[in-house]
Amino acid sequence: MNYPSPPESLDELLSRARAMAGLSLGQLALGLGWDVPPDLKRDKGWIGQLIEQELGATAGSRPEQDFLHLGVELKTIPIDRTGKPLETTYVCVAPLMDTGGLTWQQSLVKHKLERVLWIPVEGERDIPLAQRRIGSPILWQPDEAELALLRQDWEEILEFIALGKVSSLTARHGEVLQLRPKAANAAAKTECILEDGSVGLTNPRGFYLKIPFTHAILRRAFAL
DNA sequence: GGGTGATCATGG
DNA sequence: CCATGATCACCC
Repeated sequence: MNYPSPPESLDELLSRARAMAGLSLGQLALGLGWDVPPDLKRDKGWIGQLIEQELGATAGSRPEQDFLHLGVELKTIPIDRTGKPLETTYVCVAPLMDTGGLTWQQSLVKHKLERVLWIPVEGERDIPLAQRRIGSPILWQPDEAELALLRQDWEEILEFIALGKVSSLTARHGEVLQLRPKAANAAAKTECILEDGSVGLTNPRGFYLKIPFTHAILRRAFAL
């Protein structure tokens, strides 16, 4: 019942993921010997870490795919009763300095999203955490149209950053990909390019996938 | 501080 | 009502 070691193949990873479908978070936590927190207010990453553990992802905070040897990134995604995502999906941090030679092809966004194993989890707050159920996994690779949308947004956002306009970027920019603060708090600062080309300080930012985009991925997978 | 896992909570 | 901007915990 316990899977501490990394899966050796994509098939093994998918088998483990399928075996979780239908289970509650409480059942999964029990099997792993984890305590269930009262809510997620102080444990926002708990579900993601629980599922990482169950699937044998290498615990770590490296800017890499979760299953590097399989070329797979793992994402849990909270959904409502209709299957719609309740939150945007964090992808990775955004470069705010030395953006000169960066291309979409070599970007961290493209690398992370090349192949994603989505694990939907019931996320409505009126369902006690332990009772929330895990859904069927979806192994997704962006199709040509999705890649084009991602690339267009990424390039537009990087252009703003390179021109020193990061402070004028809001989460409203981008069709499918948005840039938002990603830090411990608003006091966190990192270097960025200013409009005159000099170096300034701003809140660290991350790339996030907008809800309609991830919703479409789930709908396609379940043919809803 | 920079990265991972994300959700919280309130203003528009 | 819900997406944006802010925040939480942990690792190194």
